Amino acid sequence: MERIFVGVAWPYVNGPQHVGHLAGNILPADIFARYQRLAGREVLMVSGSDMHGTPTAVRAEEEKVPPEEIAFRFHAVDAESFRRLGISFDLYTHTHTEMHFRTAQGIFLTLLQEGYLEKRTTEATYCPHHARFLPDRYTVGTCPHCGNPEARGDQCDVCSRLLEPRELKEPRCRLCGTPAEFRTTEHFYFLLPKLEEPLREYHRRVAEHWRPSVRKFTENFVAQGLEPRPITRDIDWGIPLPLEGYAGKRLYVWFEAVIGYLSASKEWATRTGDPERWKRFWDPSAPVRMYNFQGKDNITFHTIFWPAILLGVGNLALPYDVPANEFLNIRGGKISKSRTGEEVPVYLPDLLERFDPDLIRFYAAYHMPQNHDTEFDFDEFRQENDQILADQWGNLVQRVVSFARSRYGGKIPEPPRGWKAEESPLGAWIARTHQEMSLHLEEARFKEPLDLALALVREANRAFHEGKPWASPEPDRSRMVFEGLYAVRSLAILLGPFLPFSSQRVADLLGEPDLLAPGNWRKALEPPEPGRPLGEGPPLFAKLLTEDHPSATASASQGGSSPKAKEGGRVAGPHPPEGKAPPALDVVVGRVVDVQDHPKADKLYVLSIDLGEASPRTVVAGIKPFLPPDEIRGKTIAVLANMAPRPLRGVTSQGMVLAAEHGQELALLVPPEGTLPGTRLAGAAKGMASITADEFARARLVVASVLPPATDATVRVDAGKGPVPAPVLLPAPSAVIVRLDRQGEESPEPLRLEGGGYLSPSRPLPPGARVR
RNA sequence: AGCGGGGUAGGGUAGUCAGGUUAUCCCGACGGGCUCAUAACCCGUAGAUCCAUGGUUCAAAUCCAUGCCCCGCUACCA
Repeated sequence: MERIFVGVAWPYVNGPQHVGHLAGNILPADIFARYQRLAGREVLMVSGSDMHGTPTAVRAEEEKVPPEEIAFRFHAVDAESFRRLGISFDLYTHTHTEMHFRTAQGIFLTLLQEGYLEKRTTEATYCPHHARFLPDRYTVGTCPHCGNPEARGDQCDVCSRLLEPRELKEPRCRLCGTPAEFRTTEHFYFLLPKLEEPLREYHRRVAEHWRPSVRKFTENFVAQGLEPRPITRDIDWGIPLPLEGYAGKRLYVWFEAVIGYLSASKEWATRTGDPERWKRFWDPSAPVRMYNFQGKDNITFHTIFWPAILLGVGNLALPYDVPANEFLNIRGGKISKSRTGEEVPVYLPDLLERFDPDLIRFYAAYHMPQNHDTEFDFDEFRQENDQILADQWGNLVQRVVSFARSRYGGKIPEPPRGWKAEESPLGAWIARTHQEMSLHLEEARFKEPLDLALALVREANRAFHEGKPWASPEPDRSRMVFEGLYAVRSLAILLGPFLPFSSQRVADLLGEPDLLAPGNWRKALEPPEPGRPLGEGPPLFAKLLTEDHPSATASASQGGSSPKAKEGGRVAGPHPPEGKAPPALDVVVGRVVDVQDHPKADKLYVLSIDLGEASPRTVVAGIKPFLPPDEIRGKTIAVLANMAPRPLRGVTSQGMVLAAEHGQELALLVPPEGTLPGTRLAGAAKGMASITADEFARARLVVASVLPPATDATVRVDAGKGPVPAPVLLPAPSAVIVRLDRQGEESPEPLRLEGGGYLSPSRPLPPGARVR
C-alpha cells in the first residue's frame, strides 16, 4: 500500500494561531491527510510547536517569565484549537522534547562528521550589561546615512537603508541603552554550496509537479548562488550543541525546527510501541510520498535547506511536494499575531468559542489562498454559513430525509426495478464529481474539489425540485427520493475531508456511522441500501443570521428600522411557543463606566453603564456582597435594558444587571470578549415594551453546560435537568445562559447576541443556576 | 533596492503556461416559479474600460515592454 507522509509547518508559539494559519497550511494538510486515508493510503501526519523561536524568547522577556512558560502556554492553546477543529494529526508535539534534542544533535554531529559544517569566527555586538550577544535588530544607534538616532542594526526605519551593526555610530543595547561592544564569536556554518549539485539533481527529479510559484522561487534562489549559513547562535534558549565548550550557544531554529518532521515521526513510532516504525515513512526506498504543507514565507526552508540537510545526512526520504499557499489576510494586511484590540475574532480559540468547527473549516477552505492572497471577512463568514452550508447543503439533507420520513416510514425506499446508478443522470453526475475531485485532491488542490462538491449539492437540489416527488406517482417518486439519498450519502463522503463533523452527522443520519472509515472514498459511487432506517437529528447547520420576518420572533417585530435589526435571529427557537408569549427581554451589552456605593444601602452599587446610547445609564445592582468595585469597573456585562425604571432606596435604576446565582456564588452574565456596548440579543430591537421585576422572574433564564459531543457528535446541553440535544450548534465544552420554555423540558434556547456570540456566566456555576 | 507571486462585475473567484465566436462559477441585487425542506429550493435578468499605457497579431484577460498598487523572500522575522 502506498504511504503518505504529511508534514505541516511548525507554528511558533508566541500567541494563538489565527484563521490565516489555518487556511494557509494546517487545513489543507488536514484535508489532504483525511482524503488520503479515505482513499485507503497509510498516512502519517505530524507537526508541533516550534518552541525555540526568537519571538517566544522575546515575549518571555517582556512578561518576565521563563521561555518555557510562554512556549508551553501557547503550545497547549494551539494543540487544543487543532483538536477541536478536527485536525487529524497522528502526533502534534513540540521541539522541546528529549527526542527532538537527541535527533537534532545527532544530525548536527553527522553533518559535522561528513564535513558539511565549518567553524567560522565573526564579530557581533555584545551588551556588557546583559552579558550576551545582541541580535542585529536589538542593536540601535545613529544612522550613518540620515542621522536617525534610533536606527536598528539591520535597517534604519527613517531612511530604510540596510545596515550592519558595525556602521552605526554610538551603538547601544536596545533593551538597556548600555553602549554595545564588538566581540568576536565562533559559529558553525552549514556549507550549502557543497550540496548544490545533489540539490539540483533532486530538484530536477521532483520539481516538475510542484506549483509553478514554488518551483520558480526555488530555482531562482539556487541560481543566485548558495551561501554557507550559520546554524548556531549566541542565545540561551534552544538546543545546546552536542560538543564541549559551547555552553552559550544553541542550534539556530531554522536548522533545528525542520528536523521536527523526523523527530516527531520517531516519537510517534515510539508511542505506537514499535520504535522502528518511523522507517516505514523515511526509508528512501519505501513507497512513500512526502508532502510538506506551509505558507509562502517558508518555501526555501522546505525546498532547499531541509532537503540539503537530508542529503547531507543521507539515507532519508526527501520531500515529494511542497504545496505552499499564499496568505489569508485581514483587511489588506498580513494578520499579525501581535495585533491587539481585534474587532472580529480571528484567533482560533476565539472563533471556536463561538462557531462550529466545520463552519470555520468551510470558510477557510472556501477562501483558501491557493493561488493568491485572500482576505478574511467576518460578515462574509457568517453569510456564507447560512447561504451555502445551511441553505444549500444542510437543507438538501433535511428535505430529502424528511421526505423519506413522511412518505416511506423513515426508511430508504426501494428504487424502481432495474434501476442502475450509472444510467441515472444524477448517478452520472456523482461519478463525474467523484473522479474530478480525486484528481484535484491528488494534486493537493482543494478549492476546485470543494466547488465540485457544492455543484453536486446544487444539482441534487435541482433534480429534486424538477422531479417534484411530492406530486409524482410511484415509481417515479421513490426513484427521486432514492436518488436524493444517494447524492446525500455520496456527498457525506466527498465532503468528509473538508467538513468531518457534519459529514459524520450525515453518516449517522443515514444509519451508517462507519461511512467515513478509511478506504471508503470509493463508496461515494455506491447507492445507499434500500430499507435501511434513517436516523433523526437537528438540522445539519444552524443559521447564524436570519432575515427579519414577522414570524421569526415576536420581539423583533417592533422597531425594525435600525439596520442591525436585520441581523436578528430567533430568540424563541424554531418553534415559537403558542399561547401567552413569555416576556420579551431586551438584553444589551454594556460597559461599566463607574461603580459607586449606594449612599443609603449597604448591599447596593450605583453603576454607570455605557449601553452604546447617547449617555450612560444609571443602574442600581445588589451585587456589593459578591464583588468589589474594582472587579466590576470597566467590565463588559449584560444588562436588561427594558426593565421598567424603578427607584431603589432613592436612586432610580434604569435597567438591571443580569447575574446568575447559586448559593453564595454569583456570576455576572458576560458576552464574548470584544463585544461592543450596545450589542443586543439577536432578533431584539430597541424600544421593546418595558417589563416588571415579576415578569422578568418568569423568563426562566438559567446557566447551562454545553457538553462535549458524544459518539453521535450531537452537542448536548444540561440546564440542570439532564442533557438534551442543543437546538443550535454550540461550542463545547462551555457554559451558556439559556432560556427555558414554559415547561423547561423541551429545547433550552441559548441567549444569542447579534453577531452570533453567546452570553455566559463570568465564573463557573452548576447547571440550572437561575438568573435573577 | 534585487528576486518571486498577485491585481478579472458590489464581494469572492476560474480562465493566463499551449492567444480565437456572447469571459466561468458562487454570494449579493432585481424579476418569476415551486411548496418536499432550516422563509429553504428552482428558473431567469442586470451588472466587468479583465490595474494603466504602449506594442506584436486577422484576433490579446491571455504574448512583449514600461509604469502603478498589494504580498512574500532577501533581513538574528521563523
